Amino acid sequence: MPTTHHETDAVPTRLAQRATWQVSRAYLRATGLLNTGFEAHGRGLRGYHYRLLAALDESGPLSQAELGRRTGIDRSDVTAALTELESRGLLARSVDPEHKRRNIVTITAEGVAQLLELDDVVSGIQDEFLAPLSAAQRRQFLTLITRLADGSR
Amino acid sequence: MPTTHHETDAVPTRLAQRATWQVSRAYLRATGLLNTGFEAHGRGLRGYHYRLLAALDESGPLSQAELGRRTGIDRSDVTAALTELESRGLLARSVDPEHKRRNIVTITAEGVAQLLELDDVVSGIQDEFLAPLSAAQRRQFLTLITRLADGSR
DNA sequence: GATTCAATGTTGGCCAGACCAACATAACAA
DNA sequence: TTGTTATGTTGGTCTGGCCAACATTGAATC
Repeated sequence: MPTTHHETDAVPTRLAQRATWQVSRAYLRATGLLNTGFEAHGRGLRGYHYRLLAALDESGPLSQAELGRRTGIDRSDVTAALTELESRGLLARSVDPEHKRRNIVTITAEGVAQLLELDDVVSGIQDEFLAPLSAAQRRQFLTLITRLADGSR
Repeated sequence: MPTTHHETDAVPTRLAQRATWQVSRAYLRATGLLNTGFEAHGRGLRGYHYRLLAALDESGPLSQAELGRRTGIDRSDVTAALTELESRGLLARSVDPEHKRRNIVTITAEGVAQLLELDDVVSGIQDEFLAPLSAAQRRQFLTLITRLADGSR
């Protein structure tokens, strides 16, 4: 709504036709929705935290490095996000006895509960984000965008 | 022996199925390609600069505020980017005589030449980005992603 | 066994891109 | 006139991703 009326024809066609331009706008809209959603119902947690909790819930205890690999988060950012989550009691870190340089990260019951809450938020945001598309189009889109994200050639 | 499963199943399905997650990954890949492309052949210019030059070339002289609206760039960022472009002689700013608070921005011949160079770079990147898709799929994708970017409901 | 090599967690920084708040000025509306 | 809106500018903030360096540890190589 912060847009003006006859802006649609004002966007340079050179940009409007570029897939990367539209992807970046879509990304912007998606993160905007996610940010406001997390802000309203996320108790101050953000994308990073959700990803980490989801990985832990699905795969069981993992090392920090493994967590980073699975969620696409850099090791250094994993450290910071985990510290935040740990301070909230949503997960626990313990040294791997057979691998003393490694931390084993385990999600707690509170963490699971929090994750389920966030799941609802994120699901709702998917619906909002995909609202312009029909169910068939959504499936189509997910297939295409995944291939593009992978970059598999 | 560190479990040598195939790591393809390592990404949490909770994330893999979310459109916003794949959009964000695709955006990451796109900006990565754009960054390396601009770094190699962009003479230090970036996305902001390309957008502004493209808008000027297509629409003729514009005010800074109009430029911002058409390219989706905030007024303050427009100012900074224009200063950079002006210092390179790619455009000129002049005060609108009938509207002294307004600057009229005009692209120069050098600006057009530079834009054409960048056009090639950006076009090449589109091909690279869209490589995983067939021609028909690319058209399909552009339609869908544009609708999602617009958020028109 | 000793010596390289790779992996891990942590700290501290950087960057792009998008935003926002405030301000002075100018144009316009009432 | 006064009040409101638009413009350009400055100077920030925030998020997400990234990188470099370091100490430590396990593994590999000789």
